[in-house]
Amino acid sequence: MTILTVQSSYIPSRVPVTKNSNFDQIPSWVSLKSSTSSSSSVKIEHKQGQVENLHLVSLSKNGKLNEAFEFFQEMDKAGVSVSPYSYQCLFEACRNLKSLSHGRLLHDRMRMAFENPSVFLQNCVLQMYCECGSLEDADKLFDEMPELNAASRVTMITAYAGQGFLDKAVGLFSGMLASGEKPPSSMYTTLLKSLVNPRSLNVGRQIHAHVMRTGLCSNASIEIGILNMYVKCGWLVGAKRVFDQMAVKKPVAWTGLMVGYTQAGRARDALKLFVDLVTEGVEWDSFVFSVVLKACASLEELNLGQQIHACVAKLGLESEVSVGTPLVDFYIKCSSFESACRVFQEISEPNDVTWSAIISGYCQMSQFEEAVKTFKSLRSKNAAVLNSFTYTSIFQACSVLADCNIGGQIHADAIKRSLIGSQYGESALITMYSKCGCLDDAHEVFESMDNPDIVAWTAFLSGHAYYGNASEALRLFEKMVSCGMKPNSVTFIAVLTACSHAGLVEQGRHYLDTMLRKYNVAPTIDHYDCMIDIYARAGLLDEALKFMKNMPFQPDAMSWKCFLSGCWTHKNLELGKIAGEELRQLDPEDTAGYVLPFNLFTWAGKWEEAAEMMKLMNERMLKKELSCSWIQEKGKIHRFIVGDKHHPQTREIYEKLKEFDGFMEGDMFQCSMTERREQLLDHSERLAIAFGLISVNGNAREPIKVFKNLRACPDCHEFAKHVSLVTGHEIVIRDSRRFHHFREGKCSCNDYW
DNA sequence: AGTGCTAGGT
Repeated sequence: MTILTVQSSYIPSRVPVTKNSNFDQIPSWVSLKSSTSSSSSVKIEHKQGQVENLHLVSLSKNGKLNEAFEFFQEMDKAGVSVSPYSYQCLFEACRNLKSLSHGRLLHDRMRMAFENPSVFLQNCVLQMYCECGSLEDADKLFDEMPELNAASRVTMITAYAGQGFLDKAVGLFSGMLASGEKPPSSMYTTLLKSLVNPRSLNVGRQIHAHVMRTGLCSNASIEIGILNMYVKCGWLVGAKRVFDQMAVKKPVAWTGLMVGYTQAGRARDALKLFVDLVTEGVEWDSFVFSVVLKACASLEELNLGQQIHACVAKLGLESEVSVGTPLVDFYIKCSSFESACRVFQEISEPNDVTWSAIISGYCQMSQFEEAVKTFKSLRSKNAAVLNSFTYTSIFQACSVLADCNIGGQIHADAIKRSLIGSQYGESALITMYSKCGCLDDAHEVFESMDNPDIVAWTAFLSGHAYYGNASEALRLFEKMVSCGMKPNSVTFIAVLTACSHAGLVEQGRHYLDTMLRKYNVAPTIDHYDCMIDIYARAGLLDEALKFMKNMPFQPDAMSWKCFLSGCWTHKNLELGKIAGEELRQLDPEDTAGYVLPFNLFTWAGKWEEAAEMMKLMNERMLKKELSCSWIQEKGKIHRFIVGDKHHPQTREIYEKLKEFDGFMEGDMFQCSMTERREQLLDHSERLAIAFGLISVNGNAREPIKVFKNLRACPDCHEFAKHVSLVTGHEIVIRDSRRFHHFREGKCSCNDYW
């Protein structure tokens, strides 16, 4: 009957072996390799082609492109022709799998097979090219096609608009109108959806005008399309006008405009609109809830949000993920983490957005370890709810925890799962590696970016700033500018920080003075504070004071804190006293206002005044932060405080420290206080360094990386230099402000910090 | 049609 036979020699090679049910599996025994005579095949050609084509269609629909192509070839060899419908399905498969190479091959075959393919089939090819991202191919075909219909134009216009080639899209569109062809209404909505930024406003208004002329504005979806277009193009006045003129205001219209206000930072206006919506008795839907809650969140309007929560509860929508998730986020933004957790419990099926809100909530609460813990447990139980947002938050958590061990693993995991958010995720990675002391890795991430945005540049620049690589940071800044990037306020903070860490007073002043004129970024008090810091660190205290008096802002707590810091570094008691008073007045909670004057008084031997500072602190229930250092070994973190004897290897650690006894003698020589002399020997950073020396076990290639919560103490800084010299080990200490990289008795900070 | 994320000093 048929030439189709089961052949044992035909072993399916590309059918994947899966453990799951194989209900979608395609039988691979359909073969054209036949031992029967070819004469018989001619007789039943018609019937035979049907079956083969059916198989080809089935393979295409299941996305088995390689097998389909193999089968295609066999059909070819057997002289069985491929039907137009098969071509259509094959093109669809190429489109879905984004396989341009297969698509091109197929297109060539199609040209050979049919002299005059139908417009319909040509449109399939066109669509395939567009969706595979090759507008060039699509363009070429479009020009070659002898006959075009509305669908061909719609395809091209959609593709042009989608890729941002507005001129071309609009050109085709007007050509379509000019030729008298009536575009389908979906054409309008498609085109409107592609207008997503202020640059497209002009085109959008033209379309709007055209819609008005042709009376299409009565079409509800076009009308809402215009409203949303104005929102995206940032013209809220226009959006409001469209809204006001609507005969029937559906919830979509309300939410559209409310989203516009919220995104523009006009949450109050969004809430006003919401009140109107309530008074007009418009029915709410889950979208209304999410926008209102977002507006409440940005204003931290706990009260109103709680009322909305009550409505949600009344309507029994708490378990609904689309309502519960914005509610969770609202409570998190209002710092009511407990309420957020309660709401979260009620959601019956939390999705990835819900989880990302929870994890970013932990980060906002500075519960970074909890964030990582939650991430890990999700990762093992239900990895499907992890998305690029969550990974971005986790990178942030790892950067704060300075844990590049787990951070690196999660980075690798994110690569495997393609879940590194472009720009956001990458910038977070740059910061993570920079703050973990892996500038090389940060560099690699930066280099790998297609289009580093200003955030990425700033993150990388800050990375260099932490290391005291001022020249590299400034070089990067200039390079960034020459690449056409526009620096912003944060960028200048990074630039000024770089100058500060390297003592580049003149340079710092130069950037502060030119940022407005040359880069059109208005300096804020934060920038002035950076400059005070630069002066104060450099010991130019009089300059700093003069600068503070003349700057266009009232000095804030930070201004005085920077100044006070410099007073301590450069041992100026008189100015330090003044600065301390100012700081205590502006921010009585800041311990620096007591601790630094205390240090100064003790240094000057003014014990009574020093005691007074301690008394003040105690009265105000303030506690000096305990100094603590930590180091990672084989993924485990070892923490130390002053004089710590809790570590299981305590004995070895102190033995190790004894090896540097000679150095300590010299150390004591520099010390003025008996009490401090005793403490110096077991400062937390020394314990960590000693532990590091024990655990690296002679492997000098990896630097010993120690992290500290406060600023490095000068004596320990000397100690680290000494250790790096005698042992040949590189030592990195990241204190609360920056990195110190010790090599052969020298520190990267050049003793300036 | 909506909700979730990135760069900063002391």
